[in-house]
Amino acid sequence: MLNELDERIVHALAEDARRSFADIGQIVGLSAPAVKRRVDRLRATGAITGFTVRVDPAALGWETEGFIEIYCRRNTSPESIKRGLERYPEVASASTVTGEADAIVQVFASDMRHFERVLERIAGEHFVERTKSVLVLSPLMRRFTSGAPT
Amino acid sequence: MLNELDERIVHALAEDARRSFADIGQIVGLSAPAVKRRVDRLRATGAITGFTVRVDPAALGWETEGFIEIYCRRNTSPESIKRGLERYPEVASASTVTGEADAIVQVFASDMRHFERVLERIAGEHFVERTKSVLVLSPLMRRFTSGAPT
DNA sequence: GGTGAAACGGTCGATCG
DNA sequence: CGATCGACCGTTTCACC
Repeated sequence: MLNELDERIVHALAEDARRSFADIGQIVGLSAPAVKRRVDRLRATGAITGFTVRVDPAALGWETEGFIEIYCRRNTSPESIKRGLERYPEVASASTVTGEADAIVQVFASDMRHFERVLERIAGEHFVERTKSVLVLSPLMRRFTSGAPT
Repeated sequence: MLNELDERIVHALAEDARRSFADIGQIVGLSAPAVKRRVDRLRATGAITGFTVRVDPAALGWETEGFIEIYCRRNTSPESIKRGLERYPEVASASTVTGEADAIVQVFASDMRHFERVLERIAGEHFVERTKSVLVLSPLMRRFTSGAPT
């Protein structure tokens, strides 16, 4: 849990993770070393797990985005799903979920053919029974990143 | 579109956006100024849209994550969905999609009660006809962030 | 938390492969 | 294109108040 100052620091970093500590200090009203101490502490406690780049998938040639719901065979552990999906560079995020499906996977592909190929390969994984997928029409918001780099 | 060197630079930044250009150069086999020139170019062309922080929602007190599928009333534009959802700090990402639902919204809440409150408020938005939601059990992967800060 | 100083990294132009 | 060098300046980082 964080106090208000920490939240404002995280917010400043969420907007631009390469801002200098002095800049952030100006925004939140602290000196640069004070900001650094707090950021160090936030990293040590695990509230901040790292810094990453924000990319435009289209500019990178990843024009097609979609979500694939995975229905697994019995007795599939989250770890094996993770291990199975990690080999796909097209997979941006994945979570196990409640409901009918077992996992939701976010995929970026260069085009529809590429997406279809990825879908077929994932559907062919030994732990996958069937899939259901939707395509993203337009991304409306994208606020921050959570979790650890994988 | 990028060549392989650019992709490796983006990958290095995706792992740690605060790495120095010299470090990245070591990884990809270039000098620091060469890396900087390429990163500058990637930003100029819009392939890289910024840098952001990677947070642990749990450490920030956001223990409950879920996806809400939104079924809209007729004639709802993506823009009005976006405007409607922007007011929720709990919404991390949102996209319009193909399929039965009109949009998929990723939500972080402090606990189940909080999630339920957000769900009810979103379900009560004038443009929302009904919703369907799933809870995230465990996040398996989280690779990068796309799009612009909102 | 702030201050000040030293070490480090970013940035630029010039020059060469 | 990229490497390397030198120079300048901002940033990070640390010991200390």
